[in-house]
Amino acid sequence: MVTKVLCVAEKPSIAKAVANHLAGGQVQVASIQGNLYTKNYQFSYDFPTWGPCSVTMTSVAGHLLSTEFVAEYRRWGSCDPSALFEAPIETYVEDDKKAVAANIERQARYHQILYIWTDCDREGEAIGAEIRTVAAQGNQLFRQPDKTWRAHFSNIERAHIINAARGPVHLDEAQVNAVTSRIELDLRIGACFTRNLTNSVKAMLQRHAGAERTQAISYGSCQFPTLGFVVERYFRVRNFIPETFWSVKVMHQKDGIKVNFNWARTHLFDRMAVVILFERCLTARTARVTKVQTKPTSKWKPLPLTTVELQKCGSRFLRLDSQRVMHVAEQLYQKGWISYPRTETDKFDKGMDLRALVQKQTQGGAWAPFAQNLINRGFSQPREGRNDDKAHPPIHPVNFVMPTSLTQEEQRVHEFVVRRFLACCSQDAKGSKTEISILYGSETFNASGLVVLERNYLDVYPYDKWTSSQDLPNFREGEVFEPTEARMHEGETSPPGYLTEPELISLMDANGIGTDATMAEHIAKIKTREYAESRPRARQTRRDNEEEEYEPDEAAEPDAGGRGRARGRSRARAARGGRGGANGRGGGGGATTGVLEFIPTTLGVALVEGYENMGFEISLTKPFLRKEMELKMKAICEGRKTKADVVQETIEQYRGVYVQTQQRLDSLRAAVRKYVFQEDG
DNA sequence: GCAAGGTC
Repeated sequence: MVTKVLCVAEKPSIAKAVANHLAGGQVQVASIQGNLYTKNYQFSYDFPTWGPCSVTMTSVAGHLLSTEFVAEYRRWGSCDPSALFEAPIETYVEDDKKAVAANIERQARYHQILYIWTDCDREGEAIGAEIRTVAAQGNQLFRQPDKTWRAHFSNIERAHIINAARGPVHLDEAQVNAVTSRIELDLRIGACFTRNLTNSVKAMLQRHAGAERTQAISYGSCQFPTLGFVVERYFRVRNFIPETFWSVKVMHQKDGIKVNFNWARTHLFDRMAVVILFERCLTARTARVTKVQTKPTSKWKPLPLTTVELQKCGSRFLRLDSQRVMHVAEQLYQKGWISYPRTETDKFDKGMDLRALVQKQTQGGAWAPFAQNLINRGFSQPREGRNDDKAHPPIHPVNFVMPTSLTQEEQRVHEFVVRRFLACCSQDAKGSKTEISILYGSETFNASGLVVLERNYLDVYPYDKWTSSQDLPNFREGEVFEPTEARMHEGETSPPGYLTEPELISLMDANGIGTDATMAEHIAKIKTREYAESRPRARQTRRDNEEEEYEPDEAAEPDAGGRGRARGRSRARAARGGRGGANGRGGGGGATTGVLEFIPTTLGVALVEGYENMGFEISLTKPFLRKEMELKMKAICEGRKTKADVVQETIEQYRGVYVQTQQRLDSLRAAVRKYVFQEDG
């Protein structure tokens, strides 16, 4: 008698792909009752471990079980919020998951082996355990430890999947425990602090505004640090004090070309020092060329596309906020045009046939000739980033679709994904860079020029800019000349801008706030909770000596006109919120760049400052607590801690914080009065 | 009416 194996994937797409690979064409598909997306695939397969088997492959759609407080604690008034630290909780199947759970429960009765094919990450491991729980409800057999197995795979290439099918392993209970700990802690802490915060502040707001605030004032380990980033930058902008600086500017005209030399010291904040150095230049009268160097340079093609990068690029180049980009990408994925859009991986698996994917893009679209050229001769293996989530490849096009059959927004996101992928498979751009240094008095000044020789990937990836500068005249080392113009320049540092969406995403990513799948939701949440607002950033013109920034082509957009305030900061400096750059004068125009910037509401500011002023050692509005949780989960995974340890010690920690927030509630109330009610003192 | 994490 053949063994019957029930395979369950984390999502329908994986079930379909795996079934097709294993079945080799001989597969029967059946719909399940009550769910449009989940299918059961039937086929035969000879697993080395179990011999010839009759296989049913199906899927869930993410987590199958939900966790909640038992009924008596669900009503807000039913208990003191702090009771939620220890209130009993239960796991159950949510209504919209019932059909999928019933399918697994029923199928379990007819099978002897449960083979889990969820993503190979922590959440996938936990989802696998949930599937096992539900299967065991249908068939007691699955309470036995050796009846449930798990496939290990990191992509859905045929050979890889077939290889995975040969080596089933056990579920990693440590990873499962790490996730169930997180779920329990997020629930208890989130619910407790949210109810308490709402009780403490809502009545105050209503008394003042007279209006009903129907919304809770929520606390969450991701949403609060997200708000914290926005507020921190807001204060840095508001508290910014401009500083005057001085510099020396040197221009020399030769062969009809004006060359601006940049002072090696950039600028100094001491006027007298600059006066002295400037006078030495004038006294010297002539400058001597100390270096003329021309060397090849290149601009690297981009890394394979991750979710975080897609969201950042969406904000910068496509004028779509992160939630919108993800929604559109999700649709493109479901229609089968692009690969799974939630991935942290920025390197392609060696075994992937990338040329075949490029080939598909030769069928049409503006990029078709470029793709054809890659096939003919230009193909180059993509660069490899350092991230691999072991669950999904970088985002890439999987099939050709005529752009005209897509909606406007889909076209923009799809075009970006295709162009990014083709850029990854191209050669770096090549150029020649000339650097000239002069010694003028005691000071060194530099000028550089770039000639782009081969555009390569740039031809398909207009989101990157790399253009030849004006040709430099010929200088020779040792040459002496009297500069055409030398003058002292006075400037002022300018404040950093408000936090933009790409910057916020970078900060969340760097600090482990949220995951690729949830970051956009956390950003949306601080908006719906009315903690922050976003608006398109006013357009600002670029400062002369601004380093290269990679901006979308804005040529088609109306110019702000005039001498708008210098953009004044490189992206990197802006992210650090460091000292601003040189500042010209004049206001920004009315036009916008489209990139969203975030400004906290008065409530958002009050919440952050109110909690900050409570003076806890570890701040609720900074990312450290979330980082700590991440470390604790890791400790569980590595067997250094148990779930019970982690849950207990974390709850004790927050219980302490809770008691203190109660004692120092005045701080929060004062902040609300100060910012929301705009009262003095 | 609460969280964050999956996913359709």
